[in-house]
Amino acid sequence: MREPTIETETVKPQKYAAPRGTADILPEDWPYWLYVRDVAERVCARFGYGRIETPIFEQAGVFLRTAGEGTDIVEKEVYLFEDRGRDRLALRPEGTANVVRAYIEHGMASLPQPIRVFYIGPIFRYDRPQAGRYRQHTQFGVEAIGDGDALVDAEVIELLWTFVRELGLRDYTLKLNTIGDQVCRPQFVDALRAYYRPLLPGLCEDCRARFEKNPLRLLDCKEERCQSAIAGAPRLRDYLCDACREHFARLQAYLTAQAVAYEIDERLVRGLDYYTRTVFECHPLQEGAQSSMGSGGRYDGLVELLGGAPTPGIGFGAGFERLIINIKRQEVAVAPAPPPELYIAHLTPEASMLALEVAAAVRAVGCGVIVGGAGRSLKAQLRHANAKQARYAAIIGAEEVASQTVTLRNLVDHSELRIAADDVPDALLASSATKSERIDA
RNA sequence: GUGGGCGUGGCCUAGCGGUUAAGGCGCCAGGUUGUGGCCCUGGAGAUCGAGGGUUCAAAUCCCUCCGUCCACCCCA
Repeated sequence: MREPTIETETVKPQKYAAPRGTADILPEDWPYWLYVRDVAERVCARFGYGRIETPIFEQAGVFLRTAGEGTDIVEKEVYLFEDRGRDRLALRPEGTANVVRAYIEHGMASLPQPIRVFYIGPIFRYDRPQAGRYRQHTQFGVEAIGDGDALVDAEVIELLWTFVRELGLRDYTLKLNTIGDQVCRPQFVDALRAYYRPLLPGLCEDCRARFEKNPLRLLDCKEERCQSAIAGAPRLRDYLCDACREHFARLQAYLTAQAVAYEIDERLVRGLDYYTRTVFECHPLQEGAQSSMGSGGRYDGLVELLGGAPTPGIGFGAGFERLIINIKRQEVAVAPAPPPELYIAHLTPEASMLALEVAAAVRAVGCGVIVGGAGRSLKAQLRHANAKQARYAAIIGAEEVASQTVTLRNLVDHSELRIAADDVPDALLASSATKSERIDA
């Protein structure tokens, strides 16, 4: 459809919708978002991770040169654009490369290592949307940069494990694998390709593509006709160098000691080229696509790729939308938005004036107030107050204005009293104090 | 990027070739003069996703596009 010109616009205005694969987060959704955010922040604080936020767009090279030539993300999913100054920019398609860029830019290598940070923000990928997959999604991610010991792997994985548990989710699993490093993985990939090359004609189309682009994924094919090839394929664990083997063994020992119930999945592979050694993924046991709630891995070559000194790193990303899908599915109790303390119904223009004064005074002491709509009947305003679950309604009509008072109605027990307009804030505070005392007792 | 299902007022749904597209929720207004949650009455609100075609006649059939959902792919 064509952009409406000024003439046609008056005839037939264009109807707009949120772009494909994006969503509005409405007031009723916010309790879930705040809940996930709060748990993430709380858990990160307990693990000593500080918040970092980077721009949602970067010089395109930050992502294009790091994720890997043949990856889907680089080949077809990045939102690329040129700004008015002719800079090539990319909306961030993942959350790690940009943090590493910041690590280098701000000289964090000279701080005590590792640097422990987390972020919460939007990620953009031009992909075909479906349930649990969006073109803009929100990711909570964690990065520990500057220490390559398996102890840090264990820490990051334990953080993810703790996070998911504290969200109140159950029936999920943590899969773990190692994919070797720059030394041993290329040797394995060579062996894998040598084994697969003669078998290619008998394999599915996807596998023939994987052979070129992402050979590790050959081992994860579900096609019936590819299974025999998988069964006879060389195994990565037979190719691991001693360093990788030992790293993985120590990680498992740490995780076991921390009672993280991982399971090893030799077919677990990541979509970005920069991952080394440890990779992991957390997803619910319930069947279904797009189920991964959080996943990550070690990226010991990434800092160097972005121009820094050789520096190890590890992190994960977890998708808010998918977590919330599971929170809703499992009916995890999430605190609703707090209702307003007071609703002010006002019946005359003079009453409206007094309503505004009372509202300001009550808000000043920290209570929530909704002021009713001008010209609405008292009945309509009280109906609204009830719908909003306000604890009190203040009624202001001609009588109240004349005496500078307010009729304060308790909407829970229906009691009503007339008090001076100036006393409304104190009355509300007193009532919420008695309420919390009752709860304590 | 591939294959398939679906698309009716803000939301959920009925209607599946033929007079003014029906119902529920929600919204608005009333049920006597300033009082909520239940109930009752009334009202507003839909060019039946968009465009094209078939037909005397289309929300109902066909095509294209868009959106959405499911599987694959990929991933958070």
